[in-house]
This record gives sequence, C-alpha cells and structure tokens, in this order.
Amino acid sequence: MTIHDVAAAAGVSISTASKALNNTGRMGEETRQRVKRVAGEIGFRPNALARGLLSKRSFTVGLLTNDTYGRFTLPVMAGISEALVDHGVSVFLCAIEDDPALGQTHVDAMLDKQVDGIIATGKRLDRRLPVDLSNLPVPVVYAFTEGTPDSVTFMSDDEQGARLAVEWLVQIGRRRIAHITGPENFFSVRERANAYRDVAGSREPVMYGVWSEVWGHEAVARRWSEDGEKPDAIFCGNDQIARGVVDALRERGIRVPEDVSVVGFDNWEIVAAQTRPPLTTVDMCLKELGRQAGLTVLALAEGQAVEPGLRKLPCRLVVRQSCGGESPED
Amino acid sequence: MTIHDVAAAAGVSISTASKALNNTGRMGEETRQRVKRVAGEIGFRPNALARGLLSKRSFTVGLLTNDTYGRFTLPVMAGISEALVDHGVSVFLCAIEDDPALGQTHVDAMLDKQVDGIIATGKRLDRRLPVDLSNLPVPVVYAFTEGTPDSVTFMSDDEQGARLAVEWLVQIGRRRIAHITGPENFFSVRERANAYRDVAGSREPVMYGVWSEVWGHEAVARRWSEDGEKPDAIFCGNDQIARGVVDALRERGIRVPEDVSVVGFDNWEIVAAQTRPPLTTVDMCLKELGRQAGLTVLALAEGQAVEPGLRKLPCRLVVRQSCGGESPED
DNA sequence: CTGAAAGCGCTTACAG
DNA sequence: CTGAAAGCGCTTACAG
Repeated sequence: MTIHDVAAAAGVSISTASKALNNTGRMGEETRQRVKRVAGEIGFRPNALARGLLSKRSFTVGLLTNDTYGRFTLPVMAGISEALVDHGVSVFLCAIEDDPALGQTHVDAMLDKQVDGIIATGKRLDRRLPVDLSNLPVPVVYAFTEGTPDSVTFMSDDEQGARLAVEWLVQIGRRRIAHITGPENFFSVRERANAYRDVAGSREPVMYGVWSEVWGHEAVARRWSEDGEKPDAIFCGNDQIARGVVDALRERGIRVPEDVSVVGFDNWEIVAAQTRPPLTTVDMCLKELGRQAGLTVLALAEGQAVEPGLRKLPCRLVVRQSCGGESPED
Repeated sequence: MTIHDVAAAAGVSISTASKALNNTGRMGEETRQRVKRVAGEIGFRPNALARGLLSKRSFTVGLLTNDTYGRFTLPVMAGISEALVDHGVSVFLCAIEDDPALGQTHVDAMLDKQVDGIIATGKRLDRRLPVDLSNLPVPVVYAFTEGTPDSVTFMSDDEQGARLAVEWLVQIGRRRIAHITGPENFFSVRERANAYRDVAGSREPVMYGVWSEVWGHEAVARRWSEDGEKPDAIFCGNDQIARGVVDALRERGIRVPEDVSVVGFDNWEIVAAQTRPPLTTVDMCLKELGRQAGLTVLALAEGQAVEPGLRKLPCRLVVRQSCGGESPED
C-alpha cells in the first residue's frame, strides 16, 4: 500500500496524489476529494520513514532516565506522551540505570533513528545522568534532573511545595511542627527544610535521616523519648517516612490526626493512600512537568526559540485524612 | 554527515563506502579499512530512516500497555529493552489507559513509523487490551495480557508460583495454612487458590476479597474472631494484602513469623521490603517475561517461524523474614 | 489544473 | 576489485 497505489486507483500521478493528501499544491477540489476517498478506501497510510527522510523530522523523541524504579519516570513519561501523541509524536523510553556505556548506546541508537529531540529525566533534581548530552545534533530538555546551564530545565518547586504543606498545618491550628526528612545532601531536602524553617520557625530541629519507613519509626521514637513538649504536627520529607511516622505514632497510642497531624511529600499513591489514615501530602505534578518538557522539546525541534534556564513548576497539596482540617479553599 | 562525505573523504564511490562499512561486497582489505577509519574520524553514523526504507526494518518495536500504574509494565519494559538494545532495537512505550481511541491512535502512529513488531502488555492475565491487534501487518506478541488464540502469549505460571509458596510453608513445618486473596473473578486468583488447595488441603476456606491492605486487616479480624484453632501460616494473594495481614497480626500481639508465617505474591519492593518484617513473597519474574517477549517479536520480525501458543514462565520465591525458616536449597 | 523529474540517505544487483 | 544506476516511499520545486 504505497502512494503509487493511491495514484493508480485514483487515476492521477503520484505528485498529485501526494499534494491532494497533504492539502498542498493546487488542483480541482473534485480531484482532491477523490484522491482522499480512494486513499481512505484502500487504507493508505504514509510511510513515516520515507517522509522523515525528506522532512528531517522523525516525529519521535527519546526519554532517557536513570530512575529504574519508575516512581518519577512514569508520571513524567505519561505527561510527555499525552502532550505529544496529538502531534503524532511517539516516545522511545530508554532506561540506562547508572551505566554510562548503556547511556551512550541508547543515545547513539536514538540519534541514528533521527529523534527530533531528547528529554532527560531521573530520580534526583541535583544529579546529572551519567551521559553527556551537550553538543548533540538535536535539542535536549531536562526534566527532574540536573541540566547544563544553557539548557531548558524543568523542576518541581520543592520550596513552594513545602511551604504549602507547613502553611496548611499552621492554618489548621498546629503550633509545634517538626520536620523529619531525608539525607541533607539532597537538594530537595535542603529546599524543603528551608521553607519549613521559614514558616514554622526553629522551635524544633530538623531531623535528617534516610528515605524509609524505618527512619520514620526511629525518628518518632527518638523525639518522643525526649523530655518537654511534643510536636502537634510533623511535616515529613516523603511519603515513606510519613507512613513510618504515622504507624509509629499509632503504636504509641498517639492519634493521627487528633493528637498529631502528619503531612507527606510525593503523593505516591501506593504509600499515601494505603496509610491509615491516608496521607495528606504534596504532589509535585510530575505529569504536568512531563507535558511541558514534551511541548518544549517539540518547539525546539520545530526551530522555535525557547528561553533557556530553570523553570520551577508549582506543587499542589493533596488533602486526605492525616491532618484533620478541611480542604484548602483554592 | 552522510555516506557521501565518507566516500569523498576516503576517495571512493558511495557504493564502495557502503559496502566497506557493512562488510559486504568485495574490495581490497586496505580500501575497506581506510573507509572505516575515515568514517570513524568524521563521526559518520548511518541514517536509520534511509536504511529502514530499503530494508523494511526500522529496528523499533512498540510496547502497548494499559497498566498506567506501572507495577507490571516497568519490569516487562526493562526486560524487553535489555534484550533488544544489543540488537539495535529501540522501544516505543505507549500507555493507552483503557481508552480504545487512544489505543488505536498509538497503534496507527506505530505502524506509520514501521515498527518491526508490537508487544502488548497489561495489568491482568485474563483481560485484553481495548484495541484490536489481529490482522496487523507486523508481528504481535502478548505478555502478561490475554492474546488471541493463534498468537504467542507469555504469562507467569501463577499455579506454580503459588505451589512454591505453600510448599515452602509446609516445608518449614506449618500445618494450618490459610489463604487470603483478591477477587475470585481474577484468573490469577483462581490459579493461585487451586494450587493452594492442592498443597494445603481444605481445612481452611479460601478468603476472597480485594487487593488492598484494608482487606488484609479485615480478613485477619474476621478469621481471628472465629472459634477454634487458628492458622499458623497465611498465604496472601498479593503483597498489599500480606502487608495488611502482617500489620493486623502484630496489632493483635501475634508474632510474625514466630506464631504465624506470612507469604505474599508479587515481590513489589516498595511493599514487600518495607513491611515489618519484610515479606517472603513470590516473584513473577516479569523482567524475564519481557526479555523473552522481546526476543520473540524480534524473531518473528526476522521471519523466523515461532510456534504460537501460551507459554507459562516459572515464578520464584524470594525469601525474606516473614516466614522464618531458611533459604530454599535450590 | 496536473505531471515528470529530482532528491532525501542509503543499499544492492549489475556492469566493467 | 570498484563504480554507475536503480530504487526504497515520499515531497517539492518546476514545467507545461
């Protein structure tokens, strides 16, 4: 089924057939319609390889990631795909672990296939993928991973997200808010902690640890073994920690949310929704981030000028039952 | 950078250049090496679009999935990609939710791009994707989703996996084994329940419910409120249920694994590894499943004959701490 | 208003 | 041993 078949069936030349189908050139409206009808009847679909050879556009983009777990990649991927499918663009997913050689292999394969652009994503805002993406013959956009200074980089606004969470706790009347979070060497951890201190002050020290439920348990045990007044709210660095915290509090007979409000970060459904009670948590809107990254790489591929630089996208608070209080009024 | 540039730089015709690079044709070894060296120096990489136009091979395959959550798709995808990257094949990931129109859009886009084949995957062994994949001009392989009778379909051997779990419980000395699982209308649930009954007998009724922690809690509450002897082991239909069961037992003061052994199903790290104690659970080896699906679709694309039919791939037991006992001796 | 020709980047018979 | 020519499926000046 090629354009030759269409032309033959419609009784025109292949040039005319091509122009009819692409709504270009000039010809009798009757001819154009007939060609289109015939093409539809015989189920003609243009070969994108041939088309790409001419147009220098393959209508494919590559998504490179080192987040094999998929926690961050999947929503980003969903956003990209959703934004680009309407433009006829398909997405190559390349998981490169932390292997530079594998990364290079995938990049080479994508370049051979003439991808219109590459989106790099990962599991940390402050780490680069283990592969050099500068000086590529196609545009590169970074999403949720560190980019080069002159590139377009999308990241979540963790400071704003954390502020949202802590302000919410203040708004529902909490006064002694603790912060149990991940390792201090994470950029996100520092951003979130800064926002926390800004809003909550420094009555409670920030408790740095690791990204696990176990650390949530341990932190509660540690804090509750101290003398003096206890927190009436805990802002956690992620949902896993929050789940550990909630479980630990319950096991001590402390009621959530009546005695202590808990907020998480990530809105990772499997954790947040299954916690008892389900977690109020910050959602980084990674799908939206993916959407914007997708549209941006497409714009660059079409030769549009895009201002380089860092773009922080706002987070939103997802209110469930671990805080008490009502939904925010926005 | 085209083959013209290579030919010019090496002082040969483009035919000779092509043959030199592809190790075809006949020419002086010295010429061949010179062409290759020159190509390397100027960084020539053949345009896969042009190559595909001739060879009718695009070296791309599509992965179609309706599992947006990614629980099953991600390992399958990893297996496919890992198996195919060595063959120069890249993978389009298409998440179609349960939307037939979106599915058709993605299939059309892939066919336009001349994919060498399509792999369909999903979140249930006994459901089809909402898009018709029969009579496509490219080979289709099904992995962890229901295929057509004449197709090649890979699925996990849930019966064998369940047998592995229950036999393990017997082997470590458990005698009264209960089974708390998901909805009976799932094929996997029936398969697992059959194997359970085969090995454990029918002293305990199978408890059907939903795939959630809450159901795990509820099932324990229900069973432990009954009179008579209690189970000394529970085989759970998935890890989420198992986590609920373990938490519920702990809250009742029943020790896991000392008093009751618990086994899960899925080996979903985020659940299995974070449970206290971490879950012994059945792993469906989805990555291996993906690997085989990838190699099969490639073989079909190359015109090799592949026997159609259902292929059940074995599961393996991952031993952690929720059962007690030692590692199996295999 | 329509079609013949050139060309995208490559490969592959075929001729010399 | 090497190269000119045709062709993969399409688009796009250009000529009529």
